[in-house]
Amino acid sequence: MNKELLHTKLVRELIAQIASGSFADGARLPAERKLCRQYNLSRGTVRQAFYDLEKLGIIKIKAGSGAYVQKVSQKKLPTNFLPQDFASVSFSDIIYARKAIETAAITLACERIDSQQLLQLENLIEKMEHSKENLLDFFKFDMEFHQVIIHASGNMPLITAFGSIAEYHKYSQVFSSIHEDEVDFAVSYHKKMLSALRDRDIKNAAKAINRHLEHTEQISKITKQKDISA
Amino acid sequence: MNKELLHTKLVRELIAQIASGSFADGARLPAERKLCRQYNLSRGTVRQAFYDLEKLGIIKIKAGSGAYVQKVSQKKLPTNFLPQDFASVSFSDIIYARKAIETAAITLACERIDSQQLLQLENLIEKMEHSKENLLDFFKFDMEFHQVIIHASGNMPLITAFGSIAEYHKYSQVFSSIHEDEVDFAVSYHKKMLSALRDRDIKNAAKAINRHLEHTEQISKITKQKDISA
DNA sequence: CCAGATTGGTATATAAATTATACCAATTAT
DNA sequence: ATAATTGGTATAATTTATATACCAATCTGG
Repeated sequence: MNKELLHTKLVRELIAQIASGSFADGARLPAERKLCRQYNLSRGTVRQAFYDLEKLGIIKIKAGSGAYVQKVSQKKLPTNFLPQDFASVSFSDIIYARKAIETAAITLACERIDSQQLLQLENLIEKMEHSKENLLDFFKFDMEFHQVIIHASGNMPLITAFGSIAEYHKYSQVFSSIHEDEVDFAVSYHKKMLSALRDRDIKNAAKAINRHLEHTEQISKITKQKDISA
Repeated sequence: MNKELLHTKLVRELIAQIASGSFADGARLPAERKLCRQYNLSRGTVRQAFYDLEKLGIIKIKAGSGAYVQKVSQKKLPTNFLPQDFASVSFSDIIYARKAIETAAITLACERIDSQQLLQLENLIEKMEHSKENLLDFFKFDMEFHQVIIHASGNMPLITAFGSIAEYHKYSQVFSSIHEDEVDFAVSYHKKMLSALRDRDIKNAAKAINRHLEHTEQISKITKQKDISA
């Protein structure tokens, strides 16, 4: 039984946030003292996490100024900072699992989603449309959209299951470049999901989320081929 | 960010094992020193876990002899020893999520399962047939069966997702009595799953696992009605 | 440009959790 | 009956994490 060191947890959390677009390359992380309040940790622990992140080459600390994100993508991270068995996980595996869980979730969400959550989805689509140039933001809003749907299902085991998969998904972003082509298609799929949820139309909601995920997988394959041929 | 105390982790682990049938009422838990080796913990930590379990009324410690399992079912456990948000989880929620994940998993398993895993399933069915009188054992073999299928899918995110749900499932056993009626039906469903996996027959494999889970849910509803009317 | 606020760097005392040993008394096994 | 095993107890050392305090570099607003 391994002790989960707090600063290691924080390292993982921050890597996930960086990978999922909360902080772009060159951006400054929140100040140490701010993270202390945010995560209820002492400063020593936060500093230990920062030290690890700098050793990993993920941030560069400047005294008196702050901690700045370096390029994270394509870095090889030690396994103890990665989700379990991350090496053996392909992007297709993640999409396959997401399809299973999210289809089940959106089916329930069609019956249970409330007007406030529908509004959230609407706002997120708007934000996505305004983030076509900032793909990191776009990705972040996309994930939030899916999180809202999962939570609207009201099914705790599904929520937990999705959480564990989202962990893999976030980290996979660290290793794959962002795909510009995805944006317009993705927005249209999300609009379809939203209107299907409004209409309580299970079939179309499921269809939309599956197509969206399949499209995401296709794009990633194309991107990888580019990487290989380059 | 909360520190996960090691002895609390062990308490959870042991409750899950008891609930999922590894130790029956009256059975003796492994000796403290044995658990130390098994989980790589110091004796002080194991003893702390034992102390918590005794306070919870789950075990009774006899000096010089051992720790003996008391009746666990229907006990109300403090939330810090339960999976996250366990209170808001119904058995139906768990079954719904399991259907989503296990259907996806058995579909992959039909293509990927190897002869050794098929043999494991065969042996587990045999064990189930010999455990009709010992429902705790039966439940344990049932879960092992499903674990083999999930692992045969070779999809790590699905494996992880199932793990998080299994946690809920194990604990739900603590609160519901075991259902004798389930046994014969369950065996037949598992046989159908095995033969479908052998034939690489995705449709029938999926059908069998869904019917099995639906049946499990039905039984639990009946059991609860009995509880209410009693 | 300057003054005050903010930021990372450093040191230290403290508390909590965990490990590692050792020995005892009760129970169990041979 | 004797040896092995088991839980009970005590203690010292180590590892983690918290809580403060103060410094120097940097940033910010007037």
